[in-house]
Amino acid sequence: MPELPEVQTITDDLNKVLTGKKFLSIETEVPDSIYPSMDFFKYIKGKKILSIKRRGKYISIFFENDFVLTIHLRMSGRLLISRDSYGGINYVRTVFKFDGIYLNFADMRKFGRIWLSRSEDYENDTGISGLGIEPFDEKFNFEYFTGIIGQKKGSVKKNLLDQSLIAGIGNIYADEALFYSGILPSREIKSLKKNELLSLYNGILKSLNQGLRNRGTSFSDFHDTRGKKGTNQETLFVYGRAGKKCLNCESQIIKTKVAGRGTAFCQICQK
DNA sequence: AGTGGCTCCTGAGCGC
DNA sequence: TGCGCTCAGGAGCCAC
Repeated sequence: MPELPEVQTITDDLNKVLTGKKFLSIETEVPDSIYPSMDFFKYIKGKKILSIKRRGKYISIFFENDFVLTIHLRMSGRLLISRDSYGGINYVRTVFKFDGIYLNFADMRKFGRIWLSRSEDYENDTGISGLGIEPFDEKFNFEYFTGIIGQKKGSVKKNLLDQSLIAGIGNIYADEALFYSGILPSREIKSLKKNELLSLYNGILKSLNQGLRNRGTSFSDFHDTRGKKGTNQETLFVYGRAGKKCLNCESQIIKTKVAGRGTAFCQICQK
């Protein structure tokens, strides 16, 4: 599932191929996934793309006339570039046609969402305005981290997944960050000592950085804009490794549910 | 205000 | 071989 490293990888790719392109048309088989409506896209017809940015797990495409096209891939969304329509891609739900290039939104589960807004509205329209800090924002130091998370209720995992606290962490990187920091996902956040909070802070950045370096984690769903898989799945310690041996201590990786999400951890390495 | 649970959706994997 | 069940899950929504 696309989280910060996957969405950043896609955003970087899109910047290279789409910047300066003119929007021509849109086609979709899931009009309900498009806000406010397909009709709204007449406002960007013939308009050029200035830039593309990621915020949390959202991708926003900025047009020259102050319109913003925002896409959230949710669970199974992919954005694939092709030179001709459809290009043999499975589960294409929406196609954006630009001059000389197609942007295909493939999405098996149809959870993905697309918004077109005026620039003054797009953060509220999409939910971006409710996002917490970016993990790679320079303000996100250890003090900031303890300030937003230290007094929260509930499990550590639940709070890591809360997009209104820190934006961009999903199930994979939460589980990996918790392994790196040696903390059980179900631990009450208030029970964490200062040194554990520091380990967690470092674990978050370490897992996300590793994902970025490897161009994302690909199990079945994630591919970059050329359809190529990331390689981060080869570096994971717990996510997707239930029943296998811990790479650190060789005990069996446990799978449970925490905060309603499938959660993998090592009962020896994580306390 | 905060929280837990449900919902959207489809395919993979499994047991029988 | 094939059917039916369960699971996967980001985020919005609702009831409490």
